[in-house]
Amino acid sequence: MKEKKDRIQAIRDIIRTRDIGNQQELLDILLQRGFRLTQATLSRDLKMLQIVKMSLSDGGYLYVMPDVAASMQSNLTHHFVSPRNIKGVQSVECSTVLVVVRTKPGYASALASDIDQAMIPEIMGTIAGDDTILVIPRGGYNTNQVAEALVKILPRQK
Amino acid sequence: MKEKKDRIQAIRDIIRTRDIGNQQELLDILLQRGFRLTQATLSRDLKMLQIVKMSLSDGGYLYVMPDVAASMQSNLTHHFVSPRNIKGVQSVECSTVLVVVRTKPGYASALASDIDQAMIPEIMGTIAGDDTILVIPRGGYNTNQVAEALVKILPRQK
DNA sequence: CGATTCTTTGAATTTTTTTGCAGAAAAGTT
DNA sequence: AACTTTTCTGCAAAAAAATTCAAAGAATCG
Repeated sequence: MKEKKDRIQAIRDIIRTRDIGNQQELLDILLQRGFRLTQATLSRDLKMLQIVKMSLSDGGYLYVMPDVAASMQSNLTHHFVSPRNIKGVQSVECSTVLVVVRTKPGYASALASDIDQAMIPEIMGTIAGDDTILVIPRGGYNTNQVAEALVKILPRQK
Repeated sequence: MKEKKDRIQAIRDIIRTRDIGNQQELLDILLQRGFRLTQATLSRDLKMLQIVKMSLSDGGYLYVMPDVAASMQSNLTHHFVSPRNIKGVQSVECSTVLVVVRTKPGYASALASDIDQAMIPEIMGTIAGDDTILVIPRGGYNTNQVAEALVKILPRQK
């Protein structure tokens, strides 16, 4: 069923590139682009895509992907966490869902091991390369909480 | 007005700790706890709190904070990017939050190194195994943008 | 205090979204 | 092909959520 796949893709595109405040608006655009569907189907599509309706500060509403919603959420969230003077650590950076720790070459796996040993509740696990550690937050914690916890336990430079 | 502040806090708590599928459910709990309000007010409160209604895989809906929505976003949606004829690369695939590059055995770490060297703004970092590279998008960029940037800089097969 | 302004709220809608159901279309089987 | 099963969709109704409007409650200011 090609029609549906195309439609789903189109919905993604439209949601990403335009401000959609309710399903009717989106429906109109889709109809205009030649898709044939009703609002009922659209509701089901949006549900399947896990698109959410978020309130805007200006009073309106906006349909967005969850990760966009999170990034729009009152942006108090800093992206870089000061690594202070932690041995081997170059930087700690948070994306929406993951924390990336950059280390000096060769340090990553040792540090990752330290992190794992610490059994931090916020951290589900780590994956280490040569100079990069990927830290996966445990469900319920956001990347900033993880970064805070991380910075606390990492060995300091003396 | 203290009443409102308390209520807002209570809503936060309830949303965090229980599964709320619609406003009536939440309203009932609030009434039970002694708050006096109607659905109209609740709608306004939820709007102000930027709480979103998200679809669950089991068919139901759930009111959650945006960051929780993002962390719940299922990664079933894999968009495949044609790797053209890039040396050693078997495939480049995007999930919602990560890009996975599959390579011929042994190529991964060299390629990951190339990627890191390129200092692509869209890319926060990479982690390489033997035949797989995990690419983490920097905040603000989506996986498709990363994949596009990647394909551009990767060495082509001659 | 009294007048004025701003905020909050409920009742009653209106608007928007979801869903039960049945039929149509596609995919899978024999 | 003929039959079965699964997926998809529209229609209409139900359910859920947002908003209009009027009024009650605070806050501000002279």
